Amino acid sequence: MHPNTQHILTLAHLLKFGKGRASIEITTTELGSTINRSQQSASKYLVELEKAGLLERTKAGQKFRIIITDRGVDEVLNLHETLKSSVEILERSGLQLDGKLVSGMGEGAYYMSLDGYRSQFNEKLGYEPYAGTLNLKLLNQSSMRMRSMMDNYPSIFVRGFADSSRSYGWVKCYPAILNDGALDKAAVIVLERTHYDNSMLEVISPVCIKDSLGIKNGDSVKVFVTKASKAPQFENT
Amino acid sequence: MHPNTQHILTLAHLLKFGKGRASIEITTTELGSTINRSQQSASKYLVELEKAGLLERTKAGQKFRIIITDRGVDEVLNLHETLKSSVEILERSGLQLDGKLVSGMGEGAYYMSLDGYRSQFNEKLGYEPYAGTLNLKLLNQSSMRMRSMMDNYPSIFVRGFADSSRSYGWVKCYPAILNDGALDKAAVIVLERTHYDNSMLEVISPVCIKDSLGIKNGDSVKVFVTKASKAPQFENT
DNA sequence: ATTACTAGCTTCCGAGTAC
DNA sequence: TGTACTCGGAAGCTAGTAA
Repeated sequence: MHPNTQHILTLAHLLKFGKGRASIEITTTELGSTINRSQQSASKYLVELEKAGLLERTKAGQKFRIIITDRGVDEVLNLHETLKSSVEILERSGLQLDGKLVSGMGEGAYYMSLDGYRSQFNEKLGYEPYAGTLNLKLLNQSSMRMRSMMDNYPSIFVRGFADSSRSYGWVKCYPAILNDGALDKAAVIVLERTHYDNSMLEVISPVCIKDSLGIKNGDSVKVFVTKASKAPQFENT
Repeated sequence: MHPNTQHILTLAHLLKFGKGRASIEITTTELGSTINRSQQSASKYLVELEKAGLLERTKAGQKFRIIITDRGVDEVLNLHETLKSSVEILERSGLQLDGKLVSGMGEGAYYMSLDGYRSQFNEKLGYEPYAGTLNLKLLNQSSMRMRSMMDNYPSIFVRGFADSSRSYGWVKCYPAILNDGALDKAAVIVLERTHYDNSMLEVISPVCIKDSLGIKNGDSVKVFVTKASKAPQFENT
């Protein structure tokens, strides 16, 4: 009997449930509901996984204590690798996000006007942003996931700075085109000092985006984040 | 008809095959062999995926041209997320590698003796390495995968430096224990200037590891890489 | 050459139930 | 409570083959 993808996925769920590969305690009923199957099917899976040498079980009273073997771990890593490479291909071809125009706080405009930022924008993006940012509310789950993927995406890094009264955080810029090329000089910005909200997106451009695209509050905007051509400013560790 | 895991995996393979979500050209025979199914099953999958709205097809002569929809992409990302969180749990509990002692080149000993490195080891690891490194040949696929995972693992970063004649690259250190705690003060090191070989591992320790463990060439050694307590030296971008 | 239908066999699934 | 067997129906797979 050969384990199939469902079996490996079950192993993955077991890992998550037991927070590791050792001493997982779970009833077949619980397992069944986490993998969306009946108690009977869960039981069968465990028997088959054990036969295939992907996990070991020892009786602990009425229940079982499960340990996932090296080979079991390997199967999970294998499956993950397959999906990872697919996701990397998606990332490589750019991220697409759909958002709805909402009225901004007006903060953005103030920050963008500071000399400490303006000079860096000029140098690194090749333009000075229009004094005002576009605020988008992301429309679907896919867009929010793309937003999360941006964190591990190459960006153009604008350093923070300080004046006599206070300091200002960094800004990461992700070059983007809007509405299928209707506006091709724009950038999604992520500010260090913004409370984390995965459902919002802030966009800058050398022109007034609203006027340029002819849009008003509530209209939807398509954002395509392209791969930043500049190398990252810092190394990973 | 509800798509199951095999369907989503098929989408993942399509993404990889077409190097993106757009304009994938693949015959059902090719698809069948990449997903280890018959031509007929591959055909059925495509029909079902189209019905489920996860991809679209347009006739291009005799073949089809496939485009994966937003919903299709989302399903792949979803499945990836599940496995990613499992793999992260594995990482969190430490990486275990099995290797066989092989005779080193003797290079390691020379580098470790350089003052530019020694002072940093002292400061960051809390000890000076013994003048000689342990070279291990990894024994199985699982270990090599763990080796790959180390690249995204927190490390203690030892900067490179230059003297009058040449420059020396950085060294990443991953605290580790050997043979289930028989030696608990050790570190796997990864050198910037080593040609990339995923099947080898280099280990340092304040004592002579060979003597301390009582091992000789060909003996196997178990390495458990623990989570580095120090924060990374640089930020990501 | 393609895709995809049908037939028939095999696996999977869950309700009932034994232990 | 637990686990896991049997068994009937549903779904999956492939060879053959039509288009």
